[in-house]
Amino acid sequence: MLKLSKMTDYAAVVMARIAREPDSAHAAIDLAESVQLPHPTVSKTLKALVRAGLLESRRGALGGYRLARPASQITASDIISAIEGPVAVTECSHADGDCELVNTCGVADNWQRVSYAISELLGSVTLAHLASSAPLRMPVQLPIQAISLYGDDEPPPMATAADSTGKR
Amino acid sequence: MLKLSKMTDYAAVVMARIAREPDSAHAAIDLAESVQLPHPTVSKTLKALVRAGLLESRRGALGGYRLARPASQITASDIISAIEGPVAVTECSHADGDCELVNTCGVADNWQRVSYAISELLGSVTLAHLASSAPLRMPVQLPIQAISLYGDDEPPPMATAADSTGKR
DNA sequence: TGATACAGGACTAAAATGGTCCCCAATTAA
DNA sequence: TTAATTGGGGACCATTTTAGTCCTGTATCA
Ligand code: FES
Ligand code: FES
Repeated sequence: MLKLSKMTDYAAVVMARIAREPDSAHAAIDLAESVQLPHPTVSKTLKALVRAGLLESRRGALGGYRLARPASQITASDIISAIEGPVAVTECSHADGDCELVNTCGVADNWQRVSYAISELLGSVTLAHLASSAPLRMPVQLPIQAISLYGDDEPPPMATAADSTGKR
Repeated sequence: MLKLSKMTDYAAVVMARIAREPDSAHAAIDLAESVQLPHPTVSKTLKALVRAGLLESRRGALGGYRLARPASQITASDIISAIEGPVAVTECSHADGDCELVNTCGVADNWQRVSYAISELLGSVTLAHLASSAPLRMPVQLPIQAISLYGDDEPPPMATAADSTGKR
């Protein structure tokens, strides 16, 4: 399902909550209640967000959490990364040469591009967008032309069999 | 990491293998070898792909798997869906009203749009693209302008240093 | 000083994932 | 007809991930 974990989901929800009232500090327990989730869980999520630098925290009475920077400068990608690590669609997309199939699959390159495109897409959605109650307006153009792919009318490139003769 | 499961990864690799030689049937065991993966696992993956209608199979001697339709008509989204179910970023993106937080989070709507955008993106990448040894060419424009995201009063994502607005 | 509220991490239970195996059904060749 | 080949469908298990709880410590402020 290509879906993000619940924790990430929570993170988004909580961040949005905070973003809607950015000028006051929010205690974990208050957030938990307003979001209808167990306190410990929310707390855990908040800690992760602090560690990722998306939130600032303050202890003690009057303490709580607040955004580390304006909601318009926090992206969906940031939030996701904070909880589940960098956005990458496949293992090999890591580009860290971990995958041992690199030689046999030949899909890595293109997957990586797709991954990048998604990453860009997520990077173009800000917390301000997410938090806004109004649905995101359209249309818009994403900074994706820089990515890859090609026109839809163009015939498929296909490496063809000629390519399979020599295994790289 | 927003990543797909290994099985999906395998699926893509195997599909690409088949796509490169679309005119002959490929036995599971041969594919397994050429891809350097355990036979049972590959076999399992193939079965799933058949069930999803992306491959056709034939039993008996001379049997094997082949594409159910041209590689240019099979999308990354198809492959992912075949293995992990429909592409959806969050639970609530399902739009099936399962999530109980709908009332408290208010993020659902916009997440859903993001989800849709990703889905479109993946739908625009075909197996032919993936299988091609040459990196996808650029530039291209994805059919994403139709999607959504922000309007005109909102500052373009991070591009500007104008932290300002934040929220209206 | 004492109440508040975050920090960090250990820990558990439950679920998803990856992977194997076995037996059956279909197809073809001898 | 029979034998060999090849996929179909599941059951099954081991391992890892995930979600969630809890406890102990530390900073802040009235
Ligand atoms: S599966 Fe890792 S490089 Fe292709
Ligand atoms: S978390 Fe499900 S609707 Fe927002």
